[in-house]
Amino acid sequence: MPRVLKKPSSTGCSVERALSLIDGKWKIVILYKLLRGTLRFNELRRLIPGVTQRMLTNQLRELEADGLIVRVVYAQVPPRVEYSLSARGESLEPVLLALKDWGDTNLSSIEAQAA
Amino acid sequence: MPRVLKKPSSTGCSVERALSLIDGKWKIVILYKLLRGTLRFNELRRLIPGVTQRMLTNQLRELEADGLIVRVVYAQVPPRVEYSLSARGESLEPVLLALKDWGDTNLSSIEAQAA
DNA sequence: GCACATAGTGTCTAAAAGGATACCGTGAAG
DNA sequence: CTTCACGGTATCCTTTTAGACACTATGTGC
Repeated sequence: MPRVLKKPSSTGCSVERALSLIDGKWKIVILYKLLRGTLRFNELRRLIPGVTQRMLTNQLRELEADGLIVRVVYAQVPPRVEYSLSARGESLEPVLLALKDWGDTNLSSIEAQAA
Repeated sequence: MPRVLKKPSSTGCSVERALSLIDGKWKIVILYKLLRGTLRFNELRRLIPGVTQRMLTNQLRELEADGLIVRVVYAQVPPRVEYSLSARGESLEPVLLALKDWGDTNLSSIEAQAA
């Protein structure tokens, strides 16, 4: 997406502002994958084909800054970093599931039409 | 958002592909406003402060191309163009409402935290 | 001594998104 | 005669996004 200026806050309706938090090519997918539980950095990378290391890092940092996910670093070698949904992230579950349901039932016909 | 190349189709999961259809700074807001019924171009413009004429036109065209909204032109002067949700657009209602609910209950605390 | 795995960071660049501004035709109103 | 409303277009320019690629540290295994 476009991307909304960081925290314009007072502008727009709640839908618009909610969007700014999950805006980014990979954020929703990341949140969706984390619905099923904690994942490590490279596990996420493997689950989301196409994402680059840099983008994954960026998106995870933004999600963390917005309080939607939790990042836990274990002081080990090799490093171990685990990502999981925060309570707030989990509260997005209805949105994520609604989106997936919609995709599952509508995408095939839409893509067929576009072809 | 970034914006996904037009119809890469076979890539990514259903969530990811569903996202590409509602990607764009204003699309979800437009769909949300149309949930309540048909609106004319300038009505939408007034309901969505901050959108420019060009962007509104672009987003409406893309939504139409993806079969989510219907555009009806009346041959009158001054012109009258009405936009409404297609059946497919209406099927997004659960997603839109889930997003709004989430925003209403979570945005204030998130924005307070960010401040 | 070499490569490997983890979880990154840095830089550079291309492409896309989106904003600003000006302009268009028509008919009715003043 | 001028202006207004409507629903756009056209052009230009800036910002944002995100992809490629190289590089890092550390400890372990071969």
